[in-house]
Amino acid sequence: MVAAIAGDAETDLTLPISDDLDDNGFPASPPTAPATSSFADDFYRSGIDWSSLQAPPSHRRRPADGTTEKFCGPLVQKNLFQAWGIQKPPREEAAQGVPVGAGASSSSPSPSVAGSGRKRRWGGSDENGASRKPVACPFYKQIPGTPFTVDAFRYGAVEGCSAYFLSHFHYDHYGGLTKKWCHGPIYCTALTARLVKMLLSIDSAYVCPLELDTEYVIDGVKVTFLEANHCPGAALIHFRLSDGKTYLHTGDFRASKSMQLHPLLQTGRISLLYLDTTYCNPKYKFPPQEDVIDFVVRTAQRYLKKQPKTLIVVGAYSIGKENVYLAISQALEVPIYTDASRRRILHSFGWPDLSKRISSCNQSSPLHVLPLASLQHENLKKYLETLDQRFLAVLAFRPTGWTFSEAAGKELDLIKPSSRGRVTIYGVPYSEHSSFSELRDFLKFLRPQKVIPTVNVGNAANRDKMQAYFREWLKGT
DNA sequence: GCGATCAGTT
DNA sequence: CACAACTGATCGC
Repeated sequence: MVAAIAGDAETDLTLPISDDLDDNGFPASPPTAPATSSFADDFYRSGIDWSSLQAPPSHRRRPADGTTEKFCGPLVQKNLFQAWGIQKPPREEAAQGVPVGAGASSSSPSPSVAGSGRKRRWGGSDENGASRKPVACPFYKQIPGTPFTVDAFRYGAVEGCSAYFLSHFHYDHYGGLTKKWCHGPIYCTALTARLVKMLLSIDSAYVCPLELDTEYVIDGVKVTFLEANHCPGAALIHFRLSDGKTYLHTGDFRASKSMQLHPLLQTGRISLLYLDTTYCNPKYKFPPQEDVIDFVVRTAQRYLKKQPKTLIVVGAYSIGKENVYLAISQALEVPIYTDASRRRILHSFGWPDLSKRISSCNQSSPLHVLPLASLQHENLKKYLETLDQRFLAVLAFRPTGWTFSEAAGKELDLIKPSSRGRVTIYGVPYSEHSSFSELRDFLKFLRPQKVIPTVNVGNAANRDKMQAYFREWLKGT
């Protein structure tokens, strides 16, 4: 049924219901039938040529062995664009060493192509006995018609990539970045840039911070970061190519009405949308963040009234969810205690309203921020004991993206905490990704010509399902 | 020791 | 149980 929505009626059988995807998530065997327009087929077809989609800039250095450019063939973009049904290919390669508009060009090192002699070829092509096959950069992390990748640091030097974008500082996006990084400039927001330097020890010469809502020209492409409403420093990335095509990469984001007001999303048409599809399933419903924050604050106040010596704990990953504990801090007029490493991170944001509330004394504040993983009954009980009678009970909140109970998505007051002795833990549906309906509203507003999901793409059935939703939402476009 | 990859955790 | 986002163990060099 999914395939039918996806396009031509006769395509169903030709779908490689591929359980055997290759390293890139492409079906491993070629389709046996003529062209179709199913999403899985699109994946397959684009997988054929994507590696050579962008000829590397001519000035790129090559290994000294004089190897000829293996992938500088014709502009395969052409095939690609046709495969995706996006009109015509750009007339010519726009990838030249145009300096960054912000004047950061001088500090941008030119990428040093993997010349270490290590094999780093495209995953599928394993010449003789490649026991260790390197994983190729999946096509959905590469931006066609540009020498750009987004959140692609775990693939070594990506062929043809001269600028690596990092949408935000979460592990599953920066993974692969180490202090040995030498493959090219990393473009990200200033806040993310600080974290990259501070926590990953990346050579500053490679880190290129860009301001939000400011247009830069990078390798001939106009690039603008927009607020993503995800975690601190997270950006949507808007690309405007010289041929007029505009692409939007959402990184991770939570779509909202106010996001729709951005001038870059109000005018023109997005040809390609790289979409954070984390919760692209109708089972994912959750309230606005403000409602959840309101609930958390009210609950904290209620517990404190009953037991003034209650310790409020909020769980968090490295970055994200700050507004939950900031709101408690403001409402209760108490500082925020957290350990030294998180304090360092939070201060690096450069947010005065947050910084001024951070305390390094665990006894002086009834509001503590702990790693999400540590919010377990046993753990919190022990934690309470270490605080030596200063507190007599723990009220903990774990802000999770997904909601198991239908109730929590609809009516916050129906949320039942888990209590053991003096420890109470609430799971609250505070999400920094879009809900299903938010994704739907965003797509109906944006009406992109093509959507590439970037999350949950590992399985073909899932991809087709998501594509079916997109078709439905964009019907009549 | 370092990084890449896998397994495990909430 | 789910999910994102880790965290730790193991392997190879």
